[in-house]
Amino acid sequence: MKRCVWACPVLSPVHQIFYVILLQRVFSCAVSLKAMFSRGWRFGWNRYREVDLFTDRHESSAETLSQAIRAAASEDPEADGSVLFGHLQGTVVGLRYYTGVVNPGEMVGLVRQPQNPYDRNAVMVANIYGNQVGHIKKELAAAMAHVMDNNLAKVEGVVHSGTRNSFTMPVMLSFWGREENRKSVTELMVLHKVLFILDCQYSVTNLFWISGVNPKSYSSTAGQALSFKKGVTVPLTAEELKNAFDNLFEDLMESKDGEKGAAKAVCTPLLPHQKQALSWMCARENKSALPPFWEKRGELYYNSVTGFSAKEIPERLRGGILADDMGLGKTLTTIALILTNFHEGKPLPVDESVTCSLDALHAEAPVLLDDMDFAAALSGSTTNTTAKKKKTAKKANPTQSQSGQHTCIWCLFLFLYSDQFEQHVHANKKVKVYLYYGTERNRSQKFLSSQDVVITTYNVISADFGNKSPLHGINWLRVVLDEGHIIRNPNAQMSKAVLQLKAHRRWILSGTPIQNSVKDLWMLLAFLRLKPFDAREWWNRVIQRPVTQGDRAGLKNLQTLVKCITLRRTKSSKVKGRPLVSLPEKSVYVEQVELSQAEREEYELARNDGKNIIGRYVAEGTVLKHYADVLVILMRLRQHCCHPDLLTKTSSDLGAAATPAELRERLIEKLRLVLASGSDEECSVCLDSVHLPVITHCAHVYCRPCIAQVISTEQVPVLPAASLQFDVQALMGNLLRLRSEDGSRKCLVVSQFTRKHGFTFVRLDGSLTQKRRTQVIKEFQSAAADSPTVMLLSLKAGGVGLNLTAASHVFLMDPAWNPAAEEQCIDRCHRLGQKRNVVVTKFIVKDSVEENMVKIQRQKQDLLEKAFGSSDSDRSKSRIDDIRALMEL
DNA sequence: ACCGCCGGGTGCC
DNA sequence: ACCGCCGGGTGCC
Repeated sequence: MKRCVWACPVLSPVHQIFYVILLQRVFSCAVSLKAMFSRGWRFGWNRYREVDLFTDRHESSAETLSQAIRAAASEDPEADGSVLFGHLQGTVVGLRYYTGVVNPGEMVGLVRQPQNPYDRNAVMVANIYGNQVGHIKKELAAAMAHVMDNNLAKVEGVVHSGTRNSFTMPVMLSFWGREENRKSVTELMVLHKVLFILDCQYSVTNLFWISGVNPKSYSSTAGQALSFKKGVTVPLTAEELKNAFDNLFEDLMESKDGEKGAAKAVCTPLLPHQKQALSWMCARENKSALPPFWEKRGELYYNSVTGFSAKEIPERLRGGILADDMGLGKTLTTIALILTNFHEGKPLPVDESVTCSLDALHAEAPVLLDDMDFAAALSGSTTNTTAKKKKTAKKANPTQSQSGQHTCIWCLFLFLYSDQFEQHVHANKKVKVYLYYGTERNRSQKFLSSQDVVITTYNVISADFGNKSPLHGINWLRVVLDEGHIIRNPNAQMSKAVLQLKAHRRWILSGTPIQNSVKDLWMLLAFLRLKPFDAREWWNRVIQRPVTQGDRAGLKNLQTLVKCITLRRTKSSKVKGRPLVSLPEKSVYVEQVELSQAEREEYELARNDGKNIIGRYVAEGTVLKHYADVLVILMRLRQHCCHPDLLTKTSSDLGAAATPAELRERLIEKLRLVLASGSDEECSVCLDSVHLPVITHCAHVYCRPCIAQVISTEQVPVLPAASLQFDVQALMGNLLRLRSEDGSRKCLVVSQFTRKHGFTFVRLDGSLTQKRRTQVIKEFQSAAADSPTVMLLSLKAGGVGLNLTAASHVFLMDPAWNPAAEEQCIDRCHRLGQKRNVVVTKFIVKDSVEENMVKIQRQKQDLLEKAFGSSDSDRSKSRIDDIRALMEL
């Protein structure tokens, strides 16, 4: 069983060159990794020389190492598609030099230390908190370094025994990676003379035998860290997984906290479910319940998922996710929270005598533990020792703590919410609300700290970040992310910026916390700082990969996690047998539009052409290869449906009245908006997030390589070369009829492409600046007689937190691929505050591509495969099927 | 580490 | 003895 001991092989020149290139690449794309190396140098292997027993571990090395782990793990975005190659038992050495402790059954992290002066192959072992435990023995490290540096596999460790040893301990390592790398990893292991238990030969018994653990004592929690699939548990079927996922955010109506009335300053009466939410939110901020998966075992706090345990109480999670359906009043509830739960469960002092009451509060405030926490948080310290806490509390200078205390930041996409403050808060209560936006925004930290509420947008946070951001210099009492799913892409600048905000309490408001897959949840947990999942590695290991691979324990953990931190009610939920809200009725009509004889002939001609071409691709199995061509055909057909004129037009929507310079300006602005809005934008050629984005004159964004290919194969101006024009007969007929029936009735006209026509209207799409948007919304919502009665709304712009209850009739001009986006649009006006019955009209050109799109939409509602990050081949398949159905092939 | 490894001291039985 | 053996010093990477 013993491994032969081999001297560390000298790297050949080829290896060295490769190595350097690799490092350069890593450095150039991930500054954080650079930081990891330099910090690692300071805190890692040399730390024992400068160890300071009085240094607070949570502030120095631990934080740095977990950051390092996070940085390293974020390099690998595809953890869930990986397969298990095999296991081996390795040795952790050097335990006596480090403070990190592990317990039996605990998972450990493995981090490469390429700059280690003693061995460039060094692999560090760290526990969940990021405290270093030791190193992997060098012979094995040599083999692992090769695997890890070339990204051939991810290596994960679990420690079963020997955790009390002073010098070394065994660790079970599992190797996970993409199937195509299995061979090289296995060969490498053989080459390094490391005993590798291949997954195919693997059986539970021999693993236990090798790791020296009695299978009976092997707890299920630890077992799941190795994700035993064979012989122990039956993985979930795709169907079960889908159902589980569907229900992940259902049934989260925790009512055990009862109801709580809002502070007097809130003038809008809360509905019962809003009182429930307020009570739940207050409890989450004030009560000191252990975070999910932690339990007290004797003197220790034990984390049942990772096996970690510690003497110190784990950090509380003050906040969570309020995931109520659209239109249930998340905003009002949050305003109520801000005013009701300031400090020690007392309301925010907002009378005319603001300063007086604040001073009074300070003078009499007893120094309780919670105050210490509070003060510590305000001064940016996250210490865990009482001694330190006291110190901080005293040190905090009065002006700073006073000004910082009742400040709260609110990241919103729209300014609408300042109106909501006016609307929901008694006029005689002076809540200081500041809109941090626009070029003349007041960037003084002192000023911002003196506000009760600061409202800003994700774009502003993102723009400020790294540029002496005053927002990042303030210790907020509370940060609330509205439409929090916007920051689901961890690579987006604004997500990174938001993560860095310092706050005592953190909330996410989102009607759709998961948009595409389990992955979306990670960013939310990272924002909430839910340990240890805020580090990508642990999230991947404990939740994401197990769940995507159908592991029952993993799913259960995910459910527990979500349940612990989320409150969600839907419009159909009931409180004490009664529906949460009674909205006016909503009815949806599909209006079929006939093409004229000539149009129909032309359309049929084009369709037959298209059908022939696509039919050939399907027969050849090259649909995806020709995806760009296929899209062109589909788009042309849709343009036929919209207006035949579109086919000959090459003009641009944005530039009709603009000079070339102005057009350019606008395009740049649009591109900037698209990029700043995170990963939302999908390139419609490759169907993936936009990579190397470019913008066309018609304001569509594609990946550069994709559009280049389309153009080179097509040679004509392609894709939606112009915007959609209304079918005048169909829409105008409706608009005129409505106006004659009831002049006060307002309409939304929703189209993917918006375009002017001779009707009094305002227009809202992605090209508007924030300020202009606010203005447009205000104009439209106004009840004044001369206010616009029609709003042109682009499908995408309609999906970001708008309140358009002034409208009660929605016209959907062209079916979208994404039914959820349509729903969201409709919900913008069918929500709390809507007084009239809502009528939705969808226009479909009879017997056309559009009609088929509607059919596919219906099917799609049942299909959640996307949500589970199904394999690329599945996705491709469903795309091909979609296209076949469209063309009736 | 109740090990392995190193290198100095040592040397019949 | 250019060995073996002994026992002390020592110890991650």
